[in-house]
Amino acid sequence: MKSKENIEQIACECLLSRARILNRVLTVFYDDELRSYGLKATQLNLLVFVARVGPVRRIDIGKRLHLDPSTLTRNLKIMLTNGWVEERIDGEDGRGSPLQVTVKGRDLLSQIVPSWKKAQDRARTLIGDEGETLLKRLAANKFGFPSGR
Amino acid sequence: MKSKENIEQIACECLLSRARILNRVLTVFYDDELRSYGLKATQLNLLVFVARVGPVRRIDIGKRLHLDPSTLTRNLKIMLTNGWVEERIDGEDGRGSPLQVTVKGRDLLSQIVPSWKKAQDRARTLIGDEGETLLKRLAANKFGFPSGR
DNA sequence: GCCATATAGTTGCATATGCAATATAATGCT
DNA sequence: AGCATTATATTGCATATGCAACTATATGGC
Repeated sequence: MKSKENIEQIACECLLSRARILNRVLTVFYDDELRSYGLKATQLNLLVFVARVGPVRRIDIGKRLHLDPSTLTRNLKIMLTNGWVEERIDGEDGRGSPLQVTVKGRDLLSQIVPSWKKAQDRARTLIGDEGETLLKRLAANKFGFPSGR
Repeated sequence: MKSKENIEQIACECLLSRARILNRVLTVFYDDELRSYGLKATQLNLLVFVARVGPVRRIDIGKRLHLDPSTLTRNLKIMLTNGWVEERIDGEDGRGSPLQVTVKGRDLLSQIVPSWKKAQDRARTLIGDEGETLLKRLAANKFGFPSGR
């Protein structure tokens, strides 16, 4: 049957299904470690980004992290409520103020470092040196991530 | 400042943030192609799996695809409503019937093949031969995916 | 200064995801 | 058979994600 062949091909080839599983598996590693601090892995990544390049507008975060503006509105609302980030008031553009990390947010980042390292180690073990190298190179070349060395 | 160093380290090293972006970017490729058929990339992966190994219980889908049972309950509900999968009635276990693909679901799979291929090409171009090889090997070795050759 | 257009952000809607608690059914032990 | 334990599935709650439509502001041309 043609049908069976198609299914086999997608099952054996589809890159997205593999990327999505990898994503889910890795997310569990980081979420497990971060749970006691009350932040999710997604929020950590956002917090790190804002802390590093802020003050930064939602639109620019979205461009770099490939996130929809509406997603950012909602994700950042939680982080604003938690006091990890704040809006910079002196914005000249009335269409929204840039975000920056708060002292509380920066403190939290300092605290979670050991937990992040544990999760990072689990991730590294799973994907191997080769996987790590490739993922970093991909992110650096295609997504404008810092290369780290 | 110690704080700045921590932030730099996470930004430059974190594997999860990179995996998540890759996931988002790839998902757009497939969603764009599949939109006109009314199914999301996630649903395609699930449909392919059920078509290939069904009849299969939710719990076993979850183990293979690393999805929470509750996620599957909900995702499959949509696909049941759309008539792409159905519950096998003769189940001996009263705690839920195994899922299997319907004729409608199989037809849909046949139709979307060209679209899937376009998305797959975009994905392959983005991650390169090396990326493809690695992702497939990882999925085969760690997640029990078919190796495809 | 005024209007058309472009840009930034938000809201409504829908799906995706996981944890904790719960419901329900199967299984094992006695 | 009766009960404790285990296994499967679902529901409540919360976050994550993107599209389409909308709001509000900024900008450029006149």
